[in-house]
Amino acid sequence: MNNNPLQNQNDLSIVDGLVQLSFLVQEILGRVGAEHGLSIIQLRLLGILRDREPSMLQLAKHLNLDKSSITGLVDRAERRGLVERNVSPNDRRGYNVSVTSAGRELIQIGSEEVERQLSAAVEGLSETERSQLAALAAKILGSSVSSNE
Amino acid sequence: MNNNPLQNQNDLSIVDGLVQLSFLVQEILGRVGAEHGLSIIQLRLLGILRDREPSMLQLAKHLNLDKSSITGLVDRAERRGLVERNVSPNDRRGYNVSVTSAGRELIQIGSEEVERQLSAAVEGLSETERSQLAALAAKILGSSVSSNE
DNA sequence: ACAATATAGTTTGTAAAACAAACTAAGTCA
DNA sequence: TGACTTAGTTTGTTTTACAAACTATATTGT
Repeated sequence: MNNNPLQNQNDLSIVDGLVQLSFLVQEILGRVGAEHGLSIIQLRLLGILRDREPSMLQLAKHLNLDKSSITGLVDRAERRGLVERNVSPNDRRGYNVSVTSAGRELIQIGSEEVERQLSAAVEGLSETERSQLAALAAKILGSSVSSNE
Repeated sequence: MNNNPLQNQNDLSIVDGLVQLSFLVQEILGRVGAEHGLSIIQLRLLGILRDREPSMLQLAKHLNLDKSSITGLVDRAERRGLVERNVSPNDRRGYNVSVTSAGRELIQIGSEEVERQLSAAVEGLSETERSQLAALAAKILGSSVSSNE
């Protein structure tokens, strides 16, 4: 992924940097998840349910998946006792999905672990650089309003 | 994924920033891949083969997958005419996997598209900020020598 | 040289993840 | 009420991933 003749390997283009960085982060997420038997998508599911009780359809939008994929995803998480389907009070067709206390515990432990491992990954940066990076990330994320609300 | 009482939503922690940024990048990679019928893992496979002809086992290490997963991955790419297995000259058990011209074309088009879309994602940053970001990414990637050589 | 061992890759069996199309049940609207 | 829409599931397929068992070839020690 380095095609730009103006840059050598040790001086990554911003595109290459972002791509490789994303793989590094995803690798950490995958590893932490795996320690608790969770895939990245299950991790994301729990992460979303931390502060929301979305319908299946809303989950599909959040995760950018087809609604038919959500059925299985929630099924498996429910089977493991991590989430629950609650019949929607207004619409008997729909469910609101919520995290159980077991699920909440798991995501708590998991995100602490992610926190540790990601902090370790950026420990080579100075405090200034870290907050610079956080600000830059926020700026990018803010402008590319992925709107998965 | 925001648990730190010292930060509000618009002022992401570095951990949250990195995680969300990684999902943004992966989403772009997934979308671009999908436009050409490629999954992220197939994209990575072609990306690796751009400047290498690794054995199946080396591919497994690069991609951090079990060797048995590589068989199917390469099978499917080979079926689509994107890569080839070449019997290793020194070891008749082994193969060196190489990208075909069709595969090379596809990865070329794909990475140009990734380039475009990622550039668009960072267009809110100034030139200075972009090179800062590239430098920070490189620094993180450099210290966490993932060693998948 | 050759038996024991190691290595490269595939096969087999299983499960998760994802999609699309068809379907069911419940809501809405004219 | 009948037509239509919406929420979610089912069905069937494909890809991805793993682990254990297996095959074929290399390597090593004696």
